[in-house]
Amino acid sequence: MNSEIPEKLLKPYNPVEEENLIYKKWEESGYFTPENMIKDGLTKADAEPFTIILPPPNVTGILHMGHAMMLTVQDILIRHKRMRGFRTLWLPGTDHAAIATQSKVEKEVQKAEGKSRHDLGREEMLNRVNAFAQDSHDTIVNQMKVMGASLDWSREAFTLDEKRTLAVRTVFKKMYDDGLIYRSNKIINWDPKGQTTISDDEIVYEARKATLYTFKYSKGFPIAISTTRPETKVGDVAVAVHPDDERYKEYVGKEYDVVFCGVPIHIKIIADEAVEKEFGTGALGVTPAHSMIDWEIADRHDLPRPQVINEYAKMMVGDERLMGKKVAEARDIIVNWLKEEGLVEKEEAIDQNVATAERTSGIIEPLPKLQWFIDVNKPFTLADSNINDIASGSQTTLKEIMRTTVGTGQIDIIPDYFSKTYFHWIDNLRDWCISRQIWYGHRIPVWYKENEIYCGIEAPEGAGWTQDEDTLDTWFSSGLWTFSTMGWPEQTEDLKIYHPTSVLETGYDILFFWIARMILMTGYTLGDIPFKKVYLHGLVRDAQGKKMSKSLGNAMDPLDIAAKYGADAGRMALIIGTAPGTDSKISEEKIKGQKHFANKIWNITRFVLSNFDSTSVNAAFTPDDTVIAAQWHETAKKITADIDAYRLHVAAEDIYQYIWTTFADKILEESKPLLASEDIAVKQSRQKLLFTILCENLTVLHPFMPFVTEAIWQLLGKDNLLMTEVWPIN
RNA sequence: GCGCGAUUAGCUCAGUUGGUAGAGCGGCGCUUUUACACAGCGAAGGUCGCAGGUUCAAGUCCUGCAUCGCGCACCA
Repeated sequence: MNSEIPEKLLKPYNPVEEENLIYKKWEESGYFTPENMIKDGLTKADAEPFTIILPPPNVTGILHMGHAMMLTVQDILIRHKRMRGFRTLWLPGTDHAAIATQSKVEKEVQKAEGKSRHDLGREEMLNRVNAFAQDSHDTIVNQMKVMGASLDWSREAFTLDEKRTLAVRTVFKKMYDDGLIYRSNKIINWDPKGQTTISDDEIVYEARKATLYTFKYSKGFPIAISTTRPETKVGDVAVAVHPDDERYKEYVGKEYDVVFCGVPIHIKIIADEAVEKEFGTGALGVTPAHSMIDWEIADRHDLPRPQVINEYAKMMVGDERLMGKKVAEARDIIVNWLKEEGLVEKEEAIDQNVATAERTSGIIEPLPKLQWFIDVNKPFTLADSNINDIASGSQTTLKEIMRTTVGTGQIDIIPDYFSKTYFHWIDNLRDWCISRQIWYGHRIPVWYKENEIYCGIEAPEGAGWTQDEDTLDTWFSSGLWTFSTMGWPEQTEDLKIYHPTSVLETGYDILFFWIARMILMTGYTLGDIPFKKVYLHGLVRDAQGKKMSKSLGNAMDPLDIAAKYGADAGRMALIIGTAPGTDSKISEEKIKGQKHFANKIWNITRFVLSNFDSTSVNAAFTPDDTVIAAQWHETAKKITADIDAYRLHVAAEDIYQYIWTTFADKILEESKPLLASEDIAVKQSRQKLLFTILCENLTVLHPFMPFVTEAIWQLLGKDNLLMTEVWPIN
């Protein structure tokens, strides 16, 4: 008697029909929550934990293929470990993404209603942003489910919810009390378009053509200087030359009063090592208020720092020619004036990198402002340390924590060459400016009253206190993510069991933004590492290798892919042929190929079932079949080892190859005569072999293609979920 | 300027510790044989960027070069 073939199996596999139902089934089982696995005896109570915290997607809209990549890689790791018997937690959440979200809503409001955020006011603007964030959140959660992500939704967190706010304020206060957070009036990166400061890492350099002008401030001035920004020269206080420069030695120490395009300026000639003799005339007009390097020179020489450009990138000095003009206009005006005066000596076209803001593309205007910073070099005492080479109670710095945890191998980055990039970044790291002049985000927990300052978790008692208007850089709260999600500062069970987490999986593009900040924050707050391993995936590009973007019209929506080919196909296509840390290209053709693969397994199942007799389960394997079973186990072992070593692309290809080339093309074909054999022993052995290999193939493929494998598993009449089936290799 | 990565079949890319090259897609020919045409079978297609070196043996290690891409710094 052959088994009855389920009706569904007689038709080609239809992913759309299956996937939603299967996800619901998983979700209703409760087994995304590790405690439920333990309760039902599917995971041992003392099993080793395996934890991944989901990099929280920004609530700025919808997920893209990069997110699909992240979800796929993590879900593979998670499902594999769950089946291997680990106490497996994958914790979901979303990120408020401060500037990104607010500027998105601001644009929408501006477009739809012609109103700015100031027209709406802080409260109304925040209502709008929150509503948008909620919408985004719902869309994103739905997308993650469509992708098959086996996330523990009972633990979902948001970077701006109540618990995370407590964590943020607690850390801020601790750092403030330790003197690591300070407020200072110094030069920062100002984004005139976004009307906020940004950190060094939020700057994107764009190559542009510029004109380098060489001129003297006035007729009688002894030294010519070169600049691409003549309009800033009204803020000059010095001309710096290299100490060894013979050409200018005689002038060092002298001071001059000149009137530059109507603005009186006082110039001192100074010698400083930072000046390159070879560049331009070898003399640098020092504008302390509007250039990072000049600010530092001013520090060394105790120079004044007059601000001449305001927050709107407009001139704030001069007569009617300059006052109130945009910097670009002012530049033309000054160049014309220089020419009229006959002061220009040279004009040359050069390539220049212009600093722009990542989110708004506005041109950055360095200017001095009273802001909050984290000191990355200041020594402090780390009371309790689990960090290798930093003893409890010893002095350390945030930079040292970041360097040591990776340097000692306590945190392992895959691929390892990214460690070099990481160290290089740390070496160049300056204090982190954490305050932002936007409304959406964690408000700085500092209150002022006349000359008093109060930093606390709650507002101070008494009347007359006003809270700092600014909010925190979104990466401040993201930095706490591995432990804030687990309920810190409360000493929760979750923290004891699941922290430090096992793997942090994300794109290499946020190595500095996020990974480094998590290491910094966790090291400082818990004296521990946030994760043991960092797995970096590459960027997903289109078939031509272009970055996917809405404006280019080449963006793929994971939802569309799932609707057209099935989420399984999309997942598999993202993994195969993609080495960690390397950008990959994805095309519909590639995804289509994987849809065919899902159908192939479906058809294999039809064949196996139609030739299966349940009495064969007790049959003994013939010597031939024993060999085939053993060969499969060798393959399964290799696949397991590859997953353990994070070579997911190799593992995916191997299981694909085995199922199609070995199992279907070879073993199944060779089985046809054997299944028709008169020899019952041979026939039954083969029936059992095919059924066994099919089941184990499904198990091993499940982390990669969870839906089709689970769908088939249910058709095989199994009484458990494939999701909780035990992995065939130990 | 400092650093990193890439260069393998027409296209997109794999290739863990060095042992005489692989996949997907595309193209070609044949096959409608009852698991599957979302298929099967077969053939074609590569001096693994270039030049040296180490080794019995190198796509895999070392040196140099070229081209492309990226990061950081500079950007007066």
